[in-house]
Amino acid sequence: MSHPSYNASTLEAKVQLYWQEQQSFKAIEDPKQEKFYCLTMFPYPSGHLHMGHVRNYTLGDVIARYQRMLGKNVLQPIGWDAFGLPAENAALKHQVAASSWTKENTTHMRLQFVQLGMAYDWDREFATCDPEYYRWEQWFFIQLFKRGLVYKKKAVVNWDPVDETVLANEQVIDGRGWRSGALIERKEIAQWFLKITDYAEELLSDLDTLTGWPQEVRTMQQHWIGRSQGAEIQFEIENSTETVSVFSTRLDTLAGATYLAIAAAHPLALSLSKDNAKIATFQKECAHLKVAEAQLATLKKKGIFSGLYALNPISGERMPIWLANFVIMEYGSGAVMAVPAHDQRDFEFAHKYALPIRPVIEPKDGSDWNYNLLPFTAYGTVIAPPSCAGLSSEQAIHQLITELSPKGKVRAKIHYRLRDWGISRQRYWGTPIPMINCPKCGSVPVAEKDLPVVLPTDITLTKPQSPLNTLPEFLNTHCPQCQTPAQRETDTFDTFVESSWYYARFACYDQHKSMLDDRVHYWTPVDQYVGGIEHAILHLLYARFFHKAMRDLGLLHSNEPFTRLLTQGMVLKDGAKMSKSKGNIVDPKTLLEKYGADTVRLFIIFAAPPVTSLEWSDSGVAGAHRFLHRLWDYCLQQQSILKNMAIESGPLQHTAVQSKRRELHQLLQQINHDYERQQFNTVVSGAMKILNLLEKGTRSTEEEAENALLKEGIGILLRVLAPIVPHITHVLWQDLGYGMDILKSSWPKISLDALDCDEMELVLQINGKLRGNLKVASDSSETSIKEMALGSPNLQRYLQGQTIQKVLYIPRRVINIVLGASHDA
RNA sequence: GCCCGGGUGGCGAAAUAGGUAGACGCAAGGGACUUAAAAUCCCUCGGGAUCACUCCCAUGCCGGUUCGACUCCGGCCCCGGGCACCA
Repeated sequence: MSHPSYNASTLEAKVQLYWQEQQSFKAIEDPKQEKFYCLTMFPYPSGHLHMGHVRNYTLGDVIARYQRMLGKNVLQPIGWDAFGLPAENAALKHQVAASSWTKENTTHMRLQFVQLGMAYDWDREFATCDPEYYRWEQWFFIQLFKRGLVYKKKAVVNWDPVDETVLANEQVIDGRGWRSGALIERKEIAQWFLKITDYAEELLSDLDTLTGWPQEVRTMQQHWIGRSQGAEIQFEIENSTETVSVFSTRLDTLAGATYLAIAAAHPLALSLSKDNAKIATFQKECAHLKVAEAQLATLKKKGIFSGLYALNPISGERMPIWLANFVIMEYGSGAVMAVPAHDQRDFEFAHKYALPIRPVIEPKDGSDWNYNLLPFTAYGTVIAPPSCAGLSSEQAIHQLITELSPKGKVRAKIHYRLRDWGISRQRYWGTPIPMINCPKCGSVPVAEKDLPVVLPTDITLTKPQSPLNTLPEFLNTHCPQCQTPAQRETDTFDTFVESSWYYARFACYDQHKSMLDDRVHYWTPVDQYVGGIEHAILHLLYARFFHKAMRDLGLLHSNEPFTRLLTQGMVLKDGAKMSKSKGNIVDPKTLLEKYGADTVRLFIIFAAPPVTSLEWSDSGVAGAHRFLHRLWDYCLQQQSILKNMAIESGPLQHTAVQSKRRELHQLLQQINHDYERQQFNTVVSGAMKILNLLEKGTRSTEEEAENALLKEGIGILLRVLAPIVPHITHVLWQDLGYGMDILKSSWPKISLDALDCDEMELVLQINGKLRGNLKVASDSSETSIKEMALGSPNLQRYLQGQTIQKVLYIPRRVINIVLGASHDA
């Protein structure tokens, strides 16, 4: 009767060694087998795993292991998103090289992944800071450059005048640099951009094909791309040859435009500051705004008259041009036409500065509208200009385009909110942009034979600036076109560039002659991508863009990188995100030591559905551990019965055993369904219910039937739990004589015979309120069921003296008796 | 500010297609076993009324649709994610 007690740490180490020796998770291309590529967003190697990681990677691992047991050829790789700001900060703080800090972190985190029992193909591991990885990124960038998808333009950055460095948005706190405390300045510098907007239409329309993505992510991307149909309008400027270009979706309101608002940094505005101190001051104020839209949106709207007038293309009327702090150069043309009668923001601004309000649209129903009180922003009936009077807004837009485009004043245009992707970073720890600045030829790509442009790694940072600018051996080179001495680009790529194509490289990890090879056609697209909802827009949009660009270069064939997407919620403690400053961190390390990986995995899967945030609970972990103990003890108690038994059971005669087997297969059905819809928390509760069920004896006299059910039940239980708690189920599977390797077993099948039932229980309602239950034979007719319901003794006191209006029967569920309306009403 | 989510017992949650609200687990209380404790096992466990049978209330708030609403619609409150240089 005595068996070894459950000892997670020795057991798990043993199983992990087995997987390693068997190379259980090595993925090999096999065209005959259906593949399944499961990928969890690779981590930034920050030093150690936190609970968010544990949740994230456990979810991916559960899916990968489940698919493997379904018989798929599974690829689950892992790597490191190794470039980025934290390494530079650590390098500066601890006076170590960013490269060695990163390397140490990956070593530690790799070990933690192994301890968690992750089923990774470790042969494919790489870090984005490996020159062999980023050389192909540089190569790809050059291909994009050759295709005209790369260009250089000036763009604004957060400039710290004391540290003399560019700051990320998160490094600007209350308008000041986080280290220096200096008031930051908006500074324009030349930067490289990728023309993601060339793909805007496809990125938008292909969202419809991503049926395996959460609808919320698709909606967010759709709004981010923000396609709007409208018109570009040229406004002439009084006493000037220059014009101001403006985009508007509401051409029907053009006659009501009473002023123009332009960005403080608009070329027109810049020329004014020389002679006008007030304008110069206003521009200086605007120059301290952070480069973040959120700040702009919450800004108090301010403006200043430029002294210039534009001419309304319809009425010829003079419209003052104002500089406004809420208009930015980065968006559209940096200028908007203001129609205070028909736009909320224009209305508020007009009130503040006493600018005229001119209604040109009225409500369709002809009702009165007080335009001085509230703008009328809906489509309506047009009053002006005369050529459009009486038309609907929609018709007027059409009419004005026809009327004004021959004169060159207006043209129909589709505008996207999406902006081109600025990929230049004035940072050290990143992929060098493979360009050379030649005094004669300008910007020239590095010759492909000279790739990679290797980032120097033996560097100790002494100040918060990129050292690349001052490293002669990095900086000095020759122009690949004319051989003149020239200098390298010292900016590095945005780290989103690395994460935009790593999933494809995993398929071809050891290919040193090209970026990708034929294996990418086998493995991609990724069948299941797992990651945080915080990546819903930027990362996922950039990766989709790269995928399409790779396709257009013939590197792969599919249209989208990720077929199915699971976005998991955060791990919270005491209702807040775990963070050092809040002191509510739970360290996976101590938990692993105390309980083992299976317990941690079980708890984190059980505690909440994948997509919602997860509240951490120490006692919940203890409960998960208790369940594994119970499973272990129960299974080993049955060892002598099970060990020498055939798995298949004969037909069951005994009804008690039969109904228990029905419950077992109902639970299996629910578990399968929950695996498919990725609600793994209820997979765990289903498994708990199976154990509860098996533990409950039937008191049957048919020992043989009971034992057969036991064998079947435990077999099912171990396999449905295997993706979640792979170590303990591996050992029990072996010890109970089911087979050598549970990974190679097949997924349990539902027995339809077992589900058969000749009775069903219905709910009785009166006016929708629960009033009782009714057991009927499964094959009863609707009429007889209704008769039985009306005759049910429990209901008589409700039915007494009432008129029955109707009786509803919802098959297999509910009978609802609707009584007549009460007479005293 | 804008876009996208979420809100159910003391706690994490469940309710598959609009059909028994609270499965499964945690915590708590009571009991068994034990010299004792731990572990384990058994019972109770949304609120209120009632000796009880039962009944009423209850899924953030207000309103609507429906025979029936946690689920669908409208309005509001609160919390979270994103807003283009954190990753």
